[in-house]
Amino acid sequence: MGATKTDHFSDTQNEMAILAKALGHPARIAIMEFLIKNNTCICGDIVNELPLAQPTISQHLKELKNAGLIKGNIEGTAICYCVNTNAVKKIQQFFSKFIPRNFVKNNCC
Amino acid sequence: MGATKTDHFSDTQNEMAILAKALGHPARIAIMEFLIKNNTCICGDIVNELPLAQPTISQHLKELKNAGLIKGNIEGTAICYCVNTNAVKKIQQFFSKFIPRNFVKNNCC
DNA sequence: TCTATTTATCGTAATATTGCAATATAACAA
DNA sequence: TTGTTATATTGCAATATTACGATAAATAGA
Repeated sequence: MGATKTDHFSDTQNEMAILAKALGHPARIAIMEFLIKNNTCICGDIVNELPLAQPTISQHLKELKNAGLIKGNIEGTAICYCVNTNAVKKIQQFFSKFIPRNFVKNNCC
Repeated sequence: MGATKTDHFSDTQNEMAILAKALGHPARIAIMEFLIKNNTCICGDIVNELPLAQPTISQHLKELKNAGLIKGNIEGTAICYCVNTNAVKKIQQFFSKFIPRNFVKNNCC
């Protein structure tokens, strides 16, 4: 117990849950916003921007990378992290279709 | 330590993180999909649909409700849970604007 | 080589999540 | 009132997350 029962759900459900979970922390939302805004992206910049210690941010970056939301490239001393636009598109598409156009609000709520 | 430092982030960042976190579990994605599909919605139906015990689903419903993604109404013996379309719209809007139209992929990744 | 600089990893404490059995609560029906 | 049904709550064990100090690793420059 304590571990998510991923094997009982569909691939899409699991995939979206992984992406949503990765974005389920304000720091990681902030990191994504920062990476998108300042199209270039080195970890140090983010450390100066956010109220968290460097190891904590490094950990958040790792989680975003594991979820596939960002990609990283070694650039000499620094690492260049970039947004994976495909993953963001997946989220956009999923939620744009989440509630069908012909959906009618139920009278019970 | 161990608690999220919400007070250092913007309202929008925290709000989106709460919504994303609530959707960061395949069971809760499945519950939302079920509620949308079968516009009517009683907890028991979901228990039959998902591979989880009744208390576990009750707990997931509570979390979705806390995040504002669903609303609940007492209906005699049963409870009627419905999707909060406004919350879903917030997610849709947030992610539709997440990457600006003029965004150019960086050459470093 | 030595020394900054930058990012990652380790170790650890505090807290949160996941899942379920057992039990409680609430409403209806007989 | 008693039984039945439906959902919630409690309590607990297993696991995951969050955060950071200390330290490691890797590169660049003197």
